[in-house]
Amino acid sequence: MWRMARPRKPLLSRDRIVEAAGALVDAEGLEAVSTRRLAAALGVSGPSLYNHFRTKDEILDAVADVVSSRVDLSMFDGGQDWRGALRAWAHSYRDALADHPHIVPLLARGPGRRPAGLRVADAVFGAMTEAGWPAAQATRIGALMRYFILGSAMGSFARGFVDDRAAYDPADYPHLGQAHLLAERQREVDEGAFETGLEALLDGLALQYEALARADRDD
Amino acid sequence: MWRMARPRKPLLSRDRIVEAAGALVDAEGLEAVSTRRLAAALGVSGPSLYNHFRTKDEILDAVADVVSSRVDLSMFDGGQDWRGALRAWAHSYRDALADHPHIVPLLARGPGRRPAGLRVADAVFGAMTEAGWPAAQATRIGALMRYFILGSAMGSFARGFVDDRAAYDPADYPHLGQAHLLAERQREVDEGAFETGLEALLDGLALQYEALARADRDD
DNA sequence: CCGCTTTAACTAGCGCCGGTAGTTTTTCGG
DNA sequence: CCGAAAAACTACCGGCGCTAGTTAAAGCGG
Repeated sequence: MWRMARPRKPLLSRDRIVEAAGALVDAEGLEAVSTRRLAAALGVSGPSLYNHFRTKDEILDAVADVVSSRVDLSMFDGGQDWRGALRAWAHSYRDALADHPHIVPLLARGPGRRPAGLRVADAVFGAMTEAGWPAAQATRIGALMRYFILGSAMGSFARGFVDDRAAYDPADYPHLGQAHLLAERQREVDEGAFETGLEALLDGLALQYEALARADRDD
Repeated sequence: MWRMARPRKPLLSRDRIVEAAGALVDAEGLEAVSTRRLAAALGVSGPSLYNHFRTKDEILDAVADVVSSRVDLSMFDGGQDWRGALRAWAHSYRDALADHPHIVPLLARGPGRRPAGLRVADAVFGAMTEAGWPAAQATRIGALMRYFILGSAMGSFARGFVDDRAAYDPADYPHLGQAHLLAERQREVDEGAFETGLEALLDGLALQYEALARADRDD
């Protein structure tokens, strides 16, 4: 064995790195990803990654964008009413995030220059204006739906409680008698809250839409 | 000068550490907080912090709990209808987070054992059941409001866009022609989206509440 | 097909990180 | 009044993101 220099066939590629990083994030969480560990998983020495990405953050950004690219946008292609499209999109978005929960904090920083993230924003805005919403409201709808979806993906409500009866003394928290049970029923609680919230949002927006239509007609 | 040992008056206390950590987080962000920098700000050597907290995470948890403790809960004390109380609480919560945006990702991990976070969950759940919501729905309301508020505090929609016309090629994103303007109007956009979303949520929940009341009456 | 530039791997190492061990001196409880 | 606990310290560990500099293969213009 002698000194390793440039190999005949490249050992790494941006895609291979992003894929391995995504697997590592899914398996062990964001904090578990270090350049050395990632490089080891790829059978390579740490600094080699920097021939393909400028920083570790760029790698994680690329991982986040892959998740964004998994969000289905076909419901905005036309035909479907805005409400149904929004509902279907929200579900698709949430499902994509639920598959990779550890990456959500990164997505929450905004689309920035990540192309898939931007494509999502573009599609929602386009569909809402198409459906008759004024531009300002279309922007708000895109934003508020994102708030709700990201919030539900990141801040799992039930996961935030500890499965330990002693943690919730009824003297301190008179209404949390059953809170320790939440830990067991995470998914059920979070999905129920998501559904309830989503339908409430859509109902509320529909009221606003009708009010807008009335105002238009009365002009 | 000789060796420094235990001082006559303690240099540190949990409160002083939490206060300094909070100031550092607000001024420079979560990543800027290291035990060494925090200790330096307190005029002390790094490991001294570990006489008062077991880990750095415990310090940051305490900072997060201070923010939670700033959330006004008085609107749940009684008298106010559930909708108005929920609205006032949401505003108070969001304002508290907006004052300390860098700590939000930590809050998103849930109340855990942080007492102030638990007090919030307890108050909301109690007020909703008091107002007549069934326990399951009260839980969901607490969760979904939290989703929306945390999402809006963390994932500032407008901040996610870059103030750079060239970043949003109309060929790639046909509807994002004005997107670079969002960066300038951050606060306006985010506050508008929050208001619109909050009212939509409350309207939607009110519809559900009426349906519940009708079902009860018809029993 | 030569020769130059670029590329993609490497090793060495810098400064910082969270945290531990062990020392010293002071405070405080019995 | 003495022994234990507390609160500061110094020294250090392994790991981190990343840079510098080296080497050899790849790719390309003439």
